[in-house]
Amino acid sequence: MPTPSHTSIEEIVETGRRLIESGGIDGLTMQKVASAVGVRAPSLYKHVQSRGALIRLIIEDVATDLGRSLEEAVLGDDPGGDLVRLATVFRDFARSHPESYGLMFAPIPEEWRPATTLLMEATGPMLRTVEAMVDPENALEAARLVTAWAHGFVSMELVGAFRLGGDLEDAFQFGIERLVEALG
Amino acid sequence: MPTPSHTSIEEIVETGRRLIESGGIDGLTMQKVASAVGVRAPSLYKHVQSRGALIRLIIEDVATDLGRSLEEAVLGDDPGGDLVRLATVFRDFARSHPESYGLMFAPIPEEWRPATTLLMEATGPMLRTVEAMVDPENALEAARLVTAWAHGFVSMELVGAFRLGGDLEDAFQFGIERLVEALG
DNA sequence: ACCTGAACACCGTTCAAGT
DNA sequence: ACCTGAACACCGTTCAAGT
Repeated sequence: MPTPSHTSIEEIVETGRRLIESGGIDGLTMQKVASAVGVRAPSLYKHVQSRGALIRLIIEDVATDLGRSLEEAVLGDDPGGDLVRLATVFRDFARSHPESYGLMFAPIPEEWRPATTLLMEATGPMLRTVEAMVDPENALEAARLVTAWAHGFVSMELVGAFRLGGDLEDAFQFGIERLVEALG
Repeated sequence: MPTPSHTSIEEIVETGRRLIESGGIDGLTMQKVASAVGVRAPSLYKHVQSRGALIRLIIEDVATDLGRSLEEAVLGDDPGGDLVRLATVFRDFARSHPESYGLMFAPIPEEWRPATTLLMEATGPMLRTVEAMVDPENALEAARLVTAWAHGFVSMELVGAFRLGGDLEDAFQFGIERLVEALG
C-alpha cells in the first residue's frame, strides 16, 4: 500500500545546509538530517543517493544563490563600479555563509564536488563585467585574476589566515582598487 | 618494565602526510597510520593527542616546507623578478602537493587548523619582497593582494574550477604581470 | 511507495591488563 | 613505558519486512 513521503528533497537539502552552516561539514550526518525532517536515516536514501550526493546538492544550492546575488550587483552603467560592487557582494556572501561558502572551492572528494557548470554560472557576472573593461583576448585571463583574488581573500579571511594586524577592510579596498586600475 | 617505542612522532607525521597525499583527508585514518608504522591504533595516542592534532601537525609540516621553498626563490636583486619567481614556486608547490596544500587554508575544524604563526612565516617571503616594491604604509595590503591572488588561483585550479577553456599558464602569467605592474 | 529496525563494516578513542 | 585487545559510542549504508 503506497504511503506518502514524509519529507522532500528540497527539505532535506535545506536542512542539510542549515546543519553545515551551524556545525561545519562534520555536523552534517544522515542521522541528524533524518531526525530534523522527521524520518529515520535509511529513509533518506529514497530521496538522495548518498551523503556525498547530498553535500553536492547543498554546495550547488549555495553556488546558485551566490550567482543570483552577484547578478543583482551588476548595474551595467559603469564596469569599474560594477566590479567593486561585485567584489563587495562576493565577500559579504562568503562572510554570511562561511561554512557553506568554504565548501564551494574546497579540496573535497570528487563525488561531493559541485558541477563545474554551476560554478561557472555563479561567477559569470564577474566575467561579463570584466569583458566590458579589457580587450576580448584578455577577458578570460582578467576575469580569472579578479575571481582568484576575491576567492583567495575571503577564504583566507574566513580561516583567520590574516592576523598580522592591519585593517582587513583597507586590504580589501586596496586590492579591488588596484585591480580595477590594472584592468581599466 | 619499560619497552622502547616502536615508532616516533616524526614517523607518524610523515606517514600521515603520505596517506593524505595519496587518499585525501578521508584517507587518513588512525588505523591506517598505525598499521603503516607497525603498531595498533591505540598506541598512536602515546605520541599524538588525537586525529585532529595529527592533522594539525601535518599541515604545519607542509606550511614549513612551503616557507622554505619560497625563501629559496628570493634572490634579492630585483623585487619584481622575485615576485614572479615566488608566485611560480607557490603554484608549483601546490601542484606537487595538492591534497596537503589544499588543507592549509581550508575550512576545517578549529582543532585541526595550523598555528597562525606558521602560516605567516610561510608567506613571509612574499611580504618581504612586496615591502621592497611599495610604500611602507601599503606593504601589508599589497602583500595580501598578491597572497590572496596566488592562493585563490592555485586552489581554484586544484579543484578544477577553471574550465571555461583557455590556457591556465597564460592566465597565471597575465595575473602575476598585472600585479607586478600594479605594485611597481 | 515509503518507512522502519536490525545488521554490517567501518570509524576515533578509552582503558585495564600485559610485558 | 609503551603496546595490546576489548569495548564504547558513533558513523554511512543495505535490506528484508512492515504498512
